[in-house]
Amino acid sequence: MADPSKPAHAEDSGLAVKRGKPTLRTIAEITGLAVTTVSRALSDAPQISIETRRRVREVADEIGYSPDRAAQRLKTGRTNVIGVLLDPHEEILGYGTSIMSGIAKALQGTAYHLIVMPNFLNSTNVEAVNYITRNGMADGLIFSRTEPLDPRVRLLSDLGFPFVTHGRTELSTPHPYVDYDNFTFSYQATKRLIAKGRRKPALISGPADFTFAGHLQHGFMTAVREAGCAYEILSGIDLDSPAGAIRDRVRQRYAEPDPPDSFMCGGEVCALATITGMSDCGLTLGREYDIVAKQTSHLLSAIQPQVETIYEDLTATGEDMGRVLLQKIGGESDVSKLQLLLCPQIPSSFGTAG
Amino acid sequence: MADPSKPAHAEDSGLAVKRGKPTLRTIAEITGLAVTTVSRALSDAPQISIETRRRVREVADEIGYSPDRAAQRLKTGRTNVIGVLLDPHEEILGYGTSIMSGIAKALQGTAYHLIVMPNFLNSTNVEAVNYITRNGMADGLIFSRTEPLDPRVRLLSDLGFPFVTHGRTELSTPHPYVDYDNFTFSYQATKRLIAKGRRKPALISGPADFTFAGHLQHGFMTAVREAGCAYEILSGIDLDSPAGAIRDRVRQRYAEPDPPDSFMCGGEVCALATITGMSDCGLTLGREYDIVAKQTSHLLSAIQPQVETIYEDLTATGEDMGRVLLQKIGGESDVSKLQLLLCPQIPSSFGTAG
DNA sequence: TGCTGAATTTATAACGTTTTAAATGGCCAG
DNA sequence: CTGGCCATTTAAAACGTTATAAATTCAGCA
Repeated sequence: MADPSKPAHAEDSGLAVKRGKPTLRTIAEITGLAVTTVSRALSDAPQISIETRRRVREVADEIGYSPDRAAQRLKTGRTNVIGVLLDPHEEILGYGTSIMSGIAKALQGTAYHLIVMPNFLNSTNVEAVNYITRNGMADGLIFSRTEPLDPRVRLLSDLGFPFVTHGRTELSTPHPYVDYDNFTFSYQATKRLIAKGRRKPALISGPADFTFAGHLQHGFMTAVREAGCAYEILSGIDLDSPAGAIRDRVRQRYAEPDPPDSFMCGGEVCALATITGMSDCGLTLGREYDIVAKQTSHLLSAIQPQVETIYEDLTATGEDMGRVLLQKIGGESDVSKLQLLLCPQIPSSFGTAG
Repeated sequence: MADPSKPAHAEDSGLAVKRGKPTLRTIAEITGLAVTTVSRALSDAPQISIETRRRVREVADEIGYSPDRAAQRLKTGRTNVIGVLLDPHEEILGYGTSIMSGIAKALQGTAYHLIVMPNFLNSTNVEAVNYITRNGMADGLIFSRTEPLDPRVRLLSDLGFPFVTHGRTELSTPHPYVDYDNFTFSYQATKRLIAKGRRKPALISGPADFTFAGHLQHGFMTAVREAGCAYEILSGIDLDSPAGAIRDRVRQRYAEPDPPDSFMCGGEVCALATITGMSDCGLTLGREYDIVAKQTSHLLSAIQPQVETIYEDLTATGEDMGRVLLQKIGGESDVSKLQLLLCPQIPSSFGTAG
């Protein structure tokens, strides 16, 4: 079958398959086809006959061919890489790892790889984004800790570079996002505290910079207003504060008059720190006060079953973000299809009857 | 200065810099040099005159040139990528994120990028390693959860593929690793319990598969033997068990005769779960029993100051692993220079006098 | 037979870099 | 002025892939 008149590279053609990783040329030599044909066949181009496609695929599988990503990337300009901006703040309770697991799951079976761009290389996150886009280091970007007027979102939107955020913005140009409905979570959680008979819930919210802090606050306020009860938004700390700081602040607050009788905590660490602070003051969870918290691992409910929790599945979130980004890269232009608001799973024990 | 007699590519030479990312050719056109010369100059080859090198670097900086990684990779075969095998078990308390932050810090300023290879794509970790090496997806690999006869280490050693493990093996061929001295940690921690007057410490160890579990156990046993006191290694659970399981097991153990009076916990979650279990039995930390634990975040000591903790800095570990791997890739062949055993920082309050 | 067009395959060039080998030019000894 | 040597620069090829345009085959039909 093979044409022996071809002089080119005939040196080692006796060995059918050269030493080393098989390439398109290896397959071409085996099948007697041209490299171009093999390339086409493997990408299932309609111009190649069915029979040829089948045979090429067969040989490729047999010799364990897999395309050279560097060459593809050089030729096509596509990197087949999804970048994740990793924030140092995300170290606690596996936020980053869960999200990445999810993204990886979504990327499984595609040609895409996940690469981590820790943002502390560049002093600001915007610089990191700039660097990545200018140097064509990825085909798409995923990041979190979204701000209402997030400059990264602005930049990427302007450039038309595909991305998905974890969290929404308040920018006028819509963009792909996946977000947890923190309003509903906060609203339901606060209502739950009130349903338990508490009359002055306190909110420990996210850092003011981030969009989700506003949502938490909004849900909280809606619930307390509906009930017409007192409330407090704990100042000086937020969900990013170290546990020790939260604990101290809670203790300090109880030394002052008219303290809250319950807490809405946006995170597990926050809840644990709050409990410790209250315990320092001799107060017992479930008796003198209550807590409802959001949980992203299963730690809190195992350690402190007294805390009512609502679970946010970050791995699922990552998976959604991966899927959405792939759709975006794939050319989906209807942005509304690329915006996901995940509903909190309210436990059935949460009666909504006030 | 520029020679106008050169006809090649003169078509758009009026625009000095073509649209798009600058390449070596862009610099060549600007300086009037050949592409080869520019390439050489940028890599500081001694055969290029100092003056030329300076000028080329200057122009490169000015137009913001950065080499195309895909092209470099295709040509040289080097990927400039470090892969990290991420384990789903590592979700808790930011293990993965901390390590990655550290690695990224070590890679900062080098040509290397960090790419995450979640192992759940391939059913086993060995398959993932196989895939990565066979397809030349990285120049080096980092992974953790090392087993005494780790098959990944075997495979990579055989292939001569650069890697660093977090944790040691018991294989005869030495390999680069970074490890925490869990023996010393466990030994000192257990001695501390005994110094506090406890007479039956219990160990909650790592999963038996992993090398570090043996180290923990060895340190523990050495301390109890020296003191000649009773001891117990809690069966049925380990550091990977969910908090709820640890809590249940502890509670159950206290329903049986002759329970331990103190705990050596290898992790924060474990310590918290143990405290909850004991509390269920009406026992108070610091009064009826004591705990010493290893801490990798600062959560535990903030939440439960009664627990004496020894801190393990995972970010520093990651940084070390990154550095070691770079040395290995750089050709360092003296393996002993690539093996780091990090010493636990024993708090000064830990008197060693029994 | 010879022409047309469809179906299938192919040669060639290109992506941006590095490597190998060769060219250029200056300088000095003979 | 020839030849040789050094320092410096250069042309050409290659890495493995895909895009463009061209070639080949073959059937149908005048």
